[in-house]
Amino acid sequence: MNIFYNFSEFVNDELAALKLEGVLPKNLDTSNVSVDPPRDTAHGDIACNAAMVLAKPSGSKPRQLAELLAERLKKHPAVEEVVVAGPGFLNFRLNIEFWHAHLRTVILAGDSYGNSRIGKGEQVNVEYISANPTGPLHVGHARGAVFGDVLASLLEKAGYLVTREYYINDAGAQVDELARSLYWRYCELSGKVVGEMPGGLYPGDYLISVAKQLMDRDGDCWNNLPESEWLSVFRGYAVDSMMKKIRDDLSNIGINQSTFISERALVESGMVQRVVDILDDKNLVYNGVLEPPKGKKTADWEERPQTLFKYSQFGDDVDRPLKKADGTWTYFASDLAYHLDKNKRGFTNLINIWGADHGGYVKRVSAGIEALTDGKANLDVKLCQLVRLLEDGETAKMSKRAGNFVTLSELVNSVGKDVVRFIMLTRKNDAQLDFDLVKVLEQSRDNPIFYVQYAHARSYSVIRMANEIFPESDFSIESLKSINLELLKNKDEIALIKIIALWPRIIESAAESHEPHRLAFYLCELAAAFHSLWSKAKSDASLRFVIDDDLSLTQTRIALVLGMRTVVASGLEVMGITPLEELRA
RNA sequence: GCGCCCGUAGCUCAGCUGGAUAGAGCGUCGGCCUUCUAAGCCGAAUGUCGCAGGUUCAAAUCCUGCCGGGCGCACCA
Repeated sequence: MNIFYNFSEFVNDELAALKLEGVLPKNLDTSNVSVDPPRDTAHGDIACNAAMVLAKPSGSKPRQLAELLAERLKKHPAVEEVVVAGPGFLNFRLNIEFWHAHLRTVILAGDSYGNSRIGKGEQVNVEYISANPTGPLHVGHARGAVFGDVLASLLEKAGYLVTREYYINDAGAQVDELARSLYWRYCELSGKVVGEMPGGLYPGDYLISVAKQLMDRDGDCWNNLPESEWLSVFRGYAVDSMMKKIRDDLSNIGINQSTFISERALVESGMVQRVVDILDDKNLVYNGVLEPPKGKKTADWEERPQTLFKYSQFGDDVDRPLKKADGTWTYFASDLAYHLDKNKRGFTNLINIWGADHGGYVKRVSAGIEALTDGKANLDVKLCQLVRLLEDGETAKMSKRAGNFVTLSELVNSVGKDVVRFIMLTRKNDAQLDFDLVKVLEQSRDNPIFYVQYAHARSYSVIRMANEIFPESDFSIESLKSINLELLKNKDEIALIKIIALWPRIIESAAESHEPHRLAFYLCELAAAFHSLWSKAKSDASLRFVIDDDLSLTQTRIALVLGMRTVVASGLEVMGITPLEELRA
């Protein structure tokens, strides 16, 4: 359904024919030939660079070759004209029948319009959020959460088989601190401790209710026992409780990952040891002493021999430790095990969503994966920049009861899941994002989620209107599938079809580049074209969608409205947002 | 000191993996409501794409070097 792909095939067929005829060299490389929408719509509907790319290797001049190609390409039944422009562009203008036919395919396809097969059913593992289970999710997690989830849906629409995964960091020192924090709350309940929680522990009051539940279950039997007795019990209980809370919060924003992998389980299964053995076999592990880190004051630095990974063989100047001073594995070591585990589960396409503060870690993990899989697995790490919470332009001061951060659930309760999901994609992942709690709820042009939803709702209002004017008639999707579209002649109407026709290409390019924000930008563009068309009828009543005394014209135009709505709904669906049929309360 | 990301209109940002005269929103200025919801639309002005080289038919886009901003840099995750 990607029309540019169809024309690309056509161009390539013609080039192949010219080779057979001896007009072009038999071994001419045509892989650089592209068929794209031109930047400026005045240049036509489709632009092809073939003449410019092929002129030199085929020993001809660009414009000359372009003229030759133009003659051949004119014969396509959908092509109105082909003109040679600029340095040798081939600009195609497609005939109106083509656009009518395309609109019909949109209406016939419905939700499936834009589905692509570029993924060829390949498996992709998208790992996102993976927040430490030491507390509730906060705003900082929201962006990566939405980004990963929409990217996953996008890849599914593009024909990939996607697994949505969460890695639970339940093995390090942090979860031990969590266990001690819970134990402190537990002792607090029994009156054994009072006052401020000691430093280093997690002070948020979210552990109080967890302690109560544990007290209800076990009574006070853990009091006065040494840490070695209770630590693993409290740790397990705390992690389970936090993960349940995290999953509930995610569910409230429409995220339901299918796979949760425990770091502790990986370590206990011996996977980490096996990974280090594999690296050792490849002669990439040794025992050595690192230089002190530069650029940062490290008062507690001490020289000590460590088990190191020869990261320097993969382009950096420093090797990285696999074991901590206390003999346990570093995060890096278990992370390598985790990624090898992904690979062993059959994934070669790996995507990780991380916060930008982990940027320095990307190359290390990529290098590890390369070493472990002999370059057979590919990892793409997408870094999400910070979100700045604002309240009408000022730094937000929402409640911070759960610690010193705004939680995800507070954010979702405040503005709603759909708003959070859309706004998080209104910037490219590596650009900082301002999230204004007031402005995202405004009903104005400035607010993209509103603007897009308004286009969707407006399509319903048009059809309601049509039903009032023509009570005897049927404006259902079924009846419009076979409607005659020839009455769509207006330039702006055809322009809207052309924007609708970009959708499959947007899906494919966004999926291939792992950039879901393109959906949000495209939907704004589509909405703008629709609102513009609507508003033109203000000054020219003949452009209205509903024409009082012309049923067939009304039906035709409503088919166009339906095509627009189909794509908006489809886009919002990929973004995990419920399209609204009415905006009025 | 090293690595990664960013630098595009007054502001906030896109720019379709190398295409044509670099776009959008906000803001500014000028139009448009007896409304298929003006919750909006139309038009105008605004640029050394950080700087300097290089690659080629073609560079905001790729390469190199600077300048400026952010993040990270044993053992935490």
